[in-house]
Amino acid sequence: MFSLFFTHINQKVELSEAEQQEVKTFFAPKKLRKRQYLLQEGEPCKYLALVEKGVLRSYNVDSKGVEHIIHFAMEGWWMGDIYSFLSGEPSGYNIDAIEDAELLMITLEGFEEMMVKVPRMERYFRILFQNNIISKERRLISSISYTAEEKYLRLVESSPELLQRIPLNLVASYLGITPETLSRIRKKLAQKK
Amino acid sequence: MFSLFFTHINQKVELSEAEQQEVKTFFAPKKLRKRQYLLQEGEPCKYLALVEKGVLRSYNVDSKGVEHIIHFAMEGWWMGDIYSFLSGEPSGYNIDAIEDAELLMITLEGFEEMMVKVPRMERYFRILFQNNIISKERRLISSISYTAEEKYLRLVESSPELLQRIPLNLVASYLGITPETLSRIRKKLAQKK
DNA sequence: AAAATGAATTGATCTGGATCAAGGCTTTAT
DNA sequence: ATAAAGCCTTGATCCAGATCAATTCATTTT
Repeated sequence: MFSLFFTHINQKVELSEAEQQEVKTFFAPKKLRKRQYLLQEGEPCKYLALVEKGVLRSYNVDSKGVEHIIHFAMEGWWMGDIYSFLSGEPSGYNIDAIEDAELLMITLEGFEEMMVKVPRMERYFRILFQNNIISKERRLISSISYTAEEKYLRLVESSPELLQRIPLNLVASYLGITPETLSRIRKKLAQKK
Repeated sequence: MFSLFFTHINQKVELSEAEQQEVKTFFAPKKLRKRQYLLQEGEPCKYLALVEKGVLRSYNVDSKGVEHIIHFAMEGWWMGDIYSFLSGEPSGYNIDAIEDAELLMITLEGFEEMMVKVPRMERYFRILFQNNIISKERRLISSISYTAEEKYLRLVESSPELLQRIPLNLVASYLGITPETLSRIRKKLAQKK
């Protein structure tokens, strides 16, 4: 169960066997069926989850009822609403499974205790958060500076794995464009080649 | 010089007098005149800077020559291109002063040494990065889900300080809209009242 | 196996915000 | 003090991408 978990963590920090045993105690496994919610808007986000298997998405729903995907998470990625998780405030997001999924989850109490008991995990999360900032910044620039076609091409470039596994209407939502526009862009690019 | 600095840090973690002395040794002060660059596109970002006084902005320039503001930093805020800072790769950003500014700067070597020597600073940055993720996520949602008017209203709500100090053409760039559109939005809102 | 639901495509039309252009007002530089 | 540059506003026009609508082809569900 924890094999992918530690593979992932050891890419950023090295944990001793004892530390790994300690860390394990903070996490609980959970399975999610496709379409099942992990979090619904209005609830506080009680867990951060690492995806061991499957794909999740988080999204919000705007005043017109349109869904906007904030984030995907596949194997080795974390999922959760950090703001709600840390503050305890109700989340504005929904999180659900796009494919059947297996997760390892930690609560805020567990998270904070782990930071103190295993300082290497504090380092792990500092580094994880650094990388998260970098990728959010990229996406923001994409969203502000580029045309729909450029946004799509940047995604193809940066995350080809996603395009293999995720339906195009969800990719469109993630890019902040409509499925129709994405379809037309792909058609145009296919013809060009 | 370090008064604002420690006020800011002590809001997130508490440092002993000895730790404060230690931390000070990693930072160098720097003054910037209005319009002066801290970083130009193509250079690696050698420093993270905490703003003691004044206002900075970071921005990129798209293929049509249009500037897009990524981030503002006023007193107590950090500025830098984290990606370039950590990786050593050339930055795609420019950073300059909107007002005369005073900074405290740290290099990557200093940063990493400080993380080891003063573990409370590792905690400080983990928390800082957490908060940064939250605000970037908000901005991303704004950018993807909202109309120009809604984006402006959310900024008025969340960062009124910025609107007091920053010219409207730069605010427009930060919001990802044109100065003309912002001007029309403000006119409309003023009439409504 | 039939029916229902969901994903993707294509066409026709519409619109929010961009672009282009010009004028006034306020800093900054000489 | 005068010129130049930057900032903000207002008007006229344009366009990338949204919206609306219909069809086809999976994939579930019953």
